[in-house]
Amino acid sequence: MNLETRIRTDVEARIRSGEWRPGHRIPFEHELTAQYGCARMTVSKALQALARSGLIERRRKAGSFVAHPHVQSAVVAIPDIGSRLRAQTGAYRFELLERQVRAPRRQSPAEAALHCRGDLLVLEGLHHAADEPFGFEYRVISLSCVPGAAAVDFSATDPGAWLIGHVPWSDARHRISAIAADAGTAASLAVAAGTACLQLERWTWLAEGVADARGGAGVTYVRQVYPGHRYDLVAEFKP
Amino acid sequence: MNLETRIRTDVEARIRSGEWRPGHRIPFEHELTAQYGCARMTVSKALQALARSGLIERRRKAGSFVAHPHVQSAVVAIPDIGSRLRAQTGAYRFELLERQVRAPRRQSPAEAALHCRGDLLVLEGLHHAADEPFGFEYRVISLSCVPGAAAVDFSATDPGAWLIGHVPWSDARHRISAIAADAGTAASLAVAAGTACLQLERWTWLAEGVADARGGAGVTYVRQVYPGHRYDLVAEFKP
DNA sequence: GCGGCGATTATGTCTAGACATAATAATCGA
DNA sequence: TCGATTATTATGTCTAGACATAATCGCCGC
Repeated sequence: MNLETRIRTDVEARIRSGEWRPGHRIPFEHELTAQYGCARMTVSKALQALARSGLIERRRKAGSFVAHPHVQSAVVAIPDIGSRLRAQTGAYRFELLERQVRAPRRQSPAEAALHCRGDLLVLEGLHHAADEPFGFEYRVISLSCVPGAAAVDFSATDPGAWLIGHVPWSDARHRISAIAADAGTAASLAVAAGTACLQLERWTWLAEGVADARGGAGVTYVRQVYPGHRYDLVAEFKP
Repeated sequence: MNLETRIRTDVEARIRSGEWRPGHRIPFEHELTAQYGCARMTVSKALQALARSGLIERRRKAGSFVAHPHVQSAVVAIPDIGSRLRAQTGAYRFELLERQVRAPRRQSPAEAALHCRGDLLVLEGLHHAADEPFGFEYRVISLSCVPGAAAVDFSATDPGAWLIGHVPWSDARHRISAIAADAGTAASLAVAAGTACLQLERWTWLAEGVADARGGAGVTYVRQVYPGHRYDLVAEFKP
């Protein structure tokens, strides 16, 4: 293990063990420099990494201090459905229920948030695990932003997986909520109407600055609905 | 803006604009060094920061490449309820419904996952926004790990906010799921039984290595239930 | 006691080198 | 032609300095 990593993990261990509690002043850079017998840059990089991850706070002249935990910014990993199901069950299939091309609907908050000007490709489908419906997906793709999508046969490919491979890096917004399944969705998912479901929405845009160059910045909006007893989001993390 | 940040944001802008697509080889360190007229260390730190954030991948001898987006690791910020409600509505209150001290129940998966040996403080309460019930909370606190909790009057303080200030840094696991409200919870929240609710669970442990020193590593387990139409989790992020 | 001011000091950023490491590309031998 | 060896090269890590910056502390005058 390299020296920077060693210093960083040493300090982190003392913090997580509770030996250095929130507010405690950790040794000055020159003290750690002497302790580890290395250059100040090495210590500095280690402490800066801890500061970036939020574990410590650094103040000129005062020193470096163990930060106070702030759980309000906890993070949860949202796995891609297809890859997750393939890994867990081995059997995954996407079934396309409906496909149409139409203009954006201004009265739809979800579509308005995308700020699209051109036509939209609208898809509805089901994610199956071992031939059992697992999740419902409603997706909107901006054809002005992703023209290639018009020619793809989504009755065979998961739109999410295809987009990941054909759209460059972008910004996104997630919303996670609980809803009662309406009649149509419930029928597709083979559950009773009113069943508690986890709803995952995601808006994806190109980054600011290129918005106007391509007929609007919105790339795609997707709404996925999972019956509560078949899906949940789990994540290990450090607050 | 310092030079390292400038190089980093320049490269990031080209990636997010789509000018450098996934797989594109970005200029070598020595090329950027010449372009910006600085030392290699400065360029190296900028590119390493981008690599840590997952935007680029670096391979010795080959160079640095724009990474392929991997949405499966998207992140969502989970705000602290109290601070969120205080900020949004201005009115927030925690109401304690029940309090007891008892031994851990081995048959409870939630409590077993904490690996606690000593007694537990068990709390049930409601989060109110403007005197309307907003969320139900069931919480377990390990008294061997947090002895001070026994003496606190939680009829006045939100246990989550108190713990953040009295427990050092630790590891945690989250689970987000959708459930139908059972009769008791529904009554507390003043909704119909069976209402779709968002359930947020969190386990908190001291980091590994100090587990045995304090009668088990588990700090607290909390289960929060929100009616779907009153709460959702929103997060901006870059995949 | 108190407010302002300068000295001190820890971190922030950067340089111009050095050697290590790993992976590719080129070379050479069978 | 194929495979093994060697050379090349880009990144990884580190050093021993340098100057900048900001915040604190103590001093001094009021």
